This record gives sequence, C-alpha cells and structure tokens, in this order.
Amino acid sequence: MSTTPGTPTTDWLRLDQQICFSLNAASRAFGGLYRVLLKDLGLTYPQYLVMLVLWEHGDLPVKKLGEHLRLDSGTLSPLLKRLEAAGLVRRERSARDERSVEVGLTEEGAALRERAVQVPLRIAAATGYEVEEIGRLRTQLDELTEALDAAAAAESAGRP
Amino acid sequence: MSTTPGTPTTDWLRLDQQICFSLNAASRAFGGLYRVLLKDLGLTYPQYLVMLVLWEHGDLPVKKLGEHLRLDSGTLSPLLKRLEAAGLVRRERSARDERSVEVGLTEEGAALRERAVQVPLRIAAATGYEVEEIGRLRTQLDELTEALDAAAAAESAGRP
DNA sequence: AGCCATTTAGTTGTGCACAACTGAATTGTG
DNA sequence: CACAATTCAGTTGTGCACAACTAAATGGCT
Repeated sequence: MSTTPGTPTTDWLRLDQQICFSLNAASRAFGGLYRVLLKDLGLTYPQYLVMLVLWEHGDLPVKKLGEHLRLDSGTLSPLLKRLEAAGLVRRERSARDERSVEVGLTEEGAALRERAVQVPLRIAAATGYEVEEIGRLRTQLDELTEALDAAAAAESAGRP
Repeated sequence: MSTTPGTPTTDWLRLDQQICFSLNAASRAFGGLYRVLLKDLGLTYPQYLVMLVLWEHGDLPVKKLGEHLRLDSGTLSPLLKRLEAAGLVRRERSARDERSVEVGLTEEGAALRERAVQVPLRIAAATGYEVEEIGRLRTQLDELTEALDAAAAAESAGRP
C-alpha cells in the first residue's frame, strides 16, 4: 500500500486519531455515566449488560451469553462468579451436556430489574438525542463493527 | 423522571442495550483490528494513541498527554513505563517544576512513525467509509461524549 | 466399540481504566 | 514568612478484555 499523493502522512495520522479515538472516548464516557447510575444497584457496566441479557432472554448457557455480548469465557467466567457471589445469579452444570453451564437469575437478580428500569431513561435523557437518532447511530456503529471484524479476521488469517 | 406511557419498560431495557452496547462493540472491534495491525510495531492500541499524540505535539508533560487522551496518571504512568522499557520514550522530571514529568520521543520512537503511517490507511480501508462520512460520525460521537460527561459530572455532584 | 476432532468452561498472564490514596512540589493567602 | 490548599505523578486495588492454554465432555467416523 502506498501513500496517496497530496495527502501528507501527518494528516493521515491525525485523521486516524479522530475516528478510533472519538469512538473510544464516547465508549468510556458512557462507562462513566453508567458507573454513576449503577452505583446504587451495585453493578458495574459489564455486569449490567449481562443482567440485561438475562432479563430479556431468561436462563442461558455461558456460550449463548457470550454470543449476545461478544465476550468469551475468559471474561465471563470471573464476572459471573462475582454476580453469583452478589446473589444475583445462579450457575449450574447442564444435566444433558456436562460441558455447559446454565446461568439463571436468582429471585434477587430478577427483582433488581425493577430498580434498573430507570437507568436507560436517565441515559437516554443524558445523550440529548431522540430515539430515532439513536437508532441511526446504532445502525452505523453495527455496520462499522461488522466491517472491522471482517477486516481483522482477514488480516489475522494470512494477508488477503 | 417517570416512565413514558405507551412504552413498556421491556422496550426501554432493550433499546438501552442497543446504544451503549453497539458503541462498546464498535470500540472493541477497532481494538481488535488495531491489535492485529500494531503487532508488527510492538505497540498496543492505547500505546499507539500515546505515540500519535507525541508524534503530533512533540514532548509533553504527563498531564497534557492525559488531557489529549482523557486519561489520568493511574493509567498513563505504567503505560509510559512500558514504552520507556521498550526504548520508544524518555521520561524526565521537569527542571522548572519538579512535580511534572516531561515525556519525549527517543530516536527509535520518532523513527517508528514511518512504519506507523500505513496503519491508519489500512484502518480507513477496513471501515469502508469515505473520509467525509467518518468525519460526520466523529462529530456525532464527540457531541455524545460531551453530553455524557456533563451528565456524569452533574450526577456525581449532588443530583441536579 | 475405539479414537480423534470439536465444543465448552475455566485458568493464567498481560495490559488498560479508573477510584482512592500517597507524597512531594508549588501556589495562594493571611 | 508561614501555612493551608492545590497540583502533579505515582501506587494500590478492583474489574474488564483478550490471548493462550487446560481439562473435561461430546459427537462423528471408521
């Protein structure tokens, strides 16, 4: 790959910073607001995401949970242990497939949902965006994610 | 804040997942692609961001570096020690203000820039977006970050 | 049945993000 | 000048992300 004529390398290095960096900053800013709002619930932001999935889909094996969240067992195992220690979640080996671990909500975990409802409302208010606008942004980001994942996969499997 | 009539709480909890989660996923997808592309340079993605700032602005105290990157010394200190150990960066106490530590590029660190130029080009190609489109997205994300930061600040200083 | 590739959780090690804190230098104020 | 408040870098502790690995269970194939 060669440098495009008329575009000094300096500009590329700056432009580059803006895309990935802005995304990174926005993600961390979300994390910061969630941290504040979730403090009362005793949840971290990733733990909250796990609870969202369980509230929506009910009991799931770790594998499925990971697919919803794009996370692997290396991240989920310790996180789930902490949720279990907090009494929000149960973990038990599946009877029919001993490799699999079923993750389910305890009563306390299910009850927490009531208190969690206010969180997205406050988040939405904080963004200052309309629902429709958020949807557009989400779509764009999902497309971006797909393209980046594909590129990373292509790169790590012998250069295409 | 009260629940909007006609919008069941279930939907809010789902919608919520989409915004923050898509952003999170996109950020991590960027991380994944950068990880692959930066492997040759021996840099992690956050280390690369630090190098970008130094390449653009020259020597800076840790504080200023942190302002550019929205990171504090708790994150930067160990990261900079690793860059120093890799021979890419110098760190020395400022003579005029002994509290401050000046971070500068070594020859090796400055030279690495040449090899880094290809990275943003490959990233840009991977996104499949035009430069203009990327700029629009960046602007949106920066607005979002600002709004979220303001909200988090307002929340953590006694509810407004 | 016997064996092997695959699937599934979990563990280990590295690095980042961030809160809370420490310690030293500087600045502001009486 | 003296002293309190602030600034700055660093340390510690917790939690997450991810790569590389282990171990056990499963399923396919001969």
